[in-house]
Amino acid sequence: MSLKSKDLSIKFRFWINVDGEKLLGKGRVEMLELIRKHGSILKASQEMKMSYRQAWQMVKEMNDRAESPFVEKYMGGKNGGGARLTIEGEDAIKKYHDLEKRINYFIDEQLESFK
Amino acid sequence: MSLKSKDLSIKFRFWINVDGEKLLGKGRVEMLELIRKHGSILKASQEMKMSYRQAWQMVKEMNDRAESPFVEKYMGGKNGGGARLTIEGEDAIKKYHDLEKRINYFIDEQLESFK
DNA sequence: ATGCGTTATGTATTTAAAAGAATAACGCAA
DNA sequence: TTGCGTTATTCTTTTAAATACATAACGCAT
Repeated sequence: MSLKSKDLSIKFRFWINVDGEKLLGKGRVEMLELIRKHGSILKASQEMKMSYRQAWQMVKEMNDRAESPFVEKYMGGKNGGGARLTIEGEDAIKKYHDLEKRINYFIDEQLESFK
Repeated sequence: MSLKSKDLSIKFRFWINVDGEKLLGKGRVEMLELIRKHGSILKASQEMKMSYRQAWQMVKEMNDRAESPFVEKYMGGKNGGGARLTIEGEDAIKKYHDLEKRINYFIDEQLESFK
C-alpha cells in the first residue's frame, strides 16, 4: 500500500446484535462492570462520565433485548435503592471478553500479513 | 448468555490507522471506488449522499496521511476537472478488501462458538 | 413523618457533526 | 472572451445526540 513506514495499525470495534438491534458492545460491557463495582446505575454513570439518563436507557435496552435481564434493580430502602448484575449479566461480560481476546489475537496476526 | 434464540449476530467495523490517525475505513474505501467509477469527487459525493465538502476533506486526509496520495486531482479543462485513483489508491482498495474477507470469515467462525 | 439516595421519566437546553450556501479559481472549447 | 463543470474554501444553517434540569416514587431508618 506504500504507506509511510511509521506506526501502521488495524483498529476494530465489534458488538453483538439480536434481531438486528444492538445488545452488547464495548461501552455497555464497561457499564455492566461499573454497575457490578458500585451497585448503582447512578454511580456507574458518574464514573463513565455520562448522564444518568443515558446509562439508564442503556440498561433498559439491554434488559429488554436479552432473553433474561442482565441487571436487576430495586428502588427505595436503606441506601435509596441500587442495581446488581444477574448471572446472565455476568455470563455476558465473560463471553464478550473471551471473544474480544480471540479477535484481538487474530487481528494482531493480520497486521503482519498486511504491511 | 441466555439470549432470545432469535437472530444473534456479531457485527464489526475495522479501519487502518497511521500514527494513530485514521487512514482507511469502509466509507473511505467506498469513496475511492466511486471516484474511480465517476472520475469526480463531486459525483462520488452525490452518489454517497454526502456533502462535497466532506468528501473533499476525506480525500485530503487520505492523501495527506498516505505515503503516496490515493487520489490525483486536476482543475479546469474540458470537463471542468476531475479526479482519478493512483496505483497506490487501487492497491489500498485491494488490500482492504482482502483483509475484510479474512476478518469476515473469522468472525463467522466465532459466532458458532459464541452462541 | 421526615430525610436520604436511588430508580424512573418527561422536557428543555446545549453541543458537536453534518449539510448547505456562497464564491473564487481553473483551463479547455466554442 | 464567455460559458461550463469541476476543484477548493469559508461561512452559515440545520440536524441529531447528548446533557442538563426538574420532579415523582420508592422504602428503609431515624
